[in-house]
Amino acid sequence: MLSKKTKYALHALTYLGKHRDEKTVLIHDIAEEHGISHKFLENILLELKKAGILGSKKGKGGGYYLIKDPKEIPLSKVIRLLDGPIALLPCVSLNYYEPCSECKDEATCGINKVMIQVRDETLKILENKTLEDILKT
Amino acid sequence: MLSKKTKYALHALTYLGKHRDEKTVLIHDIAEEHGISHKFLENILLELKKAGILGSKKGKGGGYYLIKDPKEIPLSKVIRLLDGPIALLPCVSLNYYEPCSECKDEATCGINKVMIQVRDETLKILENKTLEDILKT
DNA sequence: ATAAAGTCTATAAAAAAGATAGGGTTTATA
DNA sequence: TATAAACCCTATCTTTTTTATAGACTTTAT
Repeated sequence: MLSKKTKYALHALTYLGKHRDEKTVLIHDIAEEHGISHKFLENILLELKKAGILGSKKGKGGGYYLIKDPKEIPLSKVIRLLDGPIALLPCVSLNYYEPCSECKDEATCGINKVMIQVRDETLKILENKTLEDILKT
Repeated sequence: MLSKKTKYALHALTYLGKHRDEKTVLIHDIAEEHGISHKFLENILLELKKAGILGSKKGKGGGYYLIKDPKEIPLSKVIRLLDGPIALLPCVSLNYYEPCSECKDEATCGINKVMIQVRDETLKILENKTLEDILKT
């Protein structure tokens, strides 16, 4: 399951996507719309900004805005950013690889082999579903 | 990512699959083979037994054995049993449904719609990969 | 100047995961 | 029939992760 962080990020991105006609959107408005803690959401938006997905304007009249085209924001990117690996095991993660201590030899481990296949097929899905898909339904 | 419980379960099932010529296998042997806590593994095997995947024999000379054909044990079953939902959000889970508090109306929520699609495609993968796939590699 | 709004870091609280403990029950066998 | 081996069951403790909060700082419009 996705963490609340990722879930909130998706809601925020959706909100921002729906308000692209406005120059900026307040954290406060997004938080209120979904009943999310303002401060918690703040950290999330900051991460999205650092990842180059959002832009912001400081000071009075400021706020956040989408910096990318919704179809250029795949679910895989949002999930990796807030939740970490998409792979089911550390030993098959492309971005967060770590060996599994209980596995004697990765090269001959059937679990490893199958999980690589699962990872590749899962990535196909999550790289092709984007914020645009969420917005257009 | 899968929890250690699920990971250990997969290793145990693999071990049992490889030793199907023997009548029973000791928890101890599986735990030792993978450097897993005996007691922790005990709980896991018990769950697999209750789910009808393993059988056991008590008393001296007892142990565990696979009760199902490896190709009848999909990853989805093992994951659901030890980790819970496969869906990315509670509001799209088939087996563990719960509404999302921050979502005002599921019927019009784009996130919900997309996550249903992700769930269905993910299930296709996890229901078709089985213990047999792990054993044969 | 002032107030509004994002930035940043630290810490606290809650929940979940991981691990351990120990007594109970069953069964082969000497 | 006593004993040791092995699974069964439940409770509890510890650690880690997640979720949430706090507060001081910076920027900017008016």
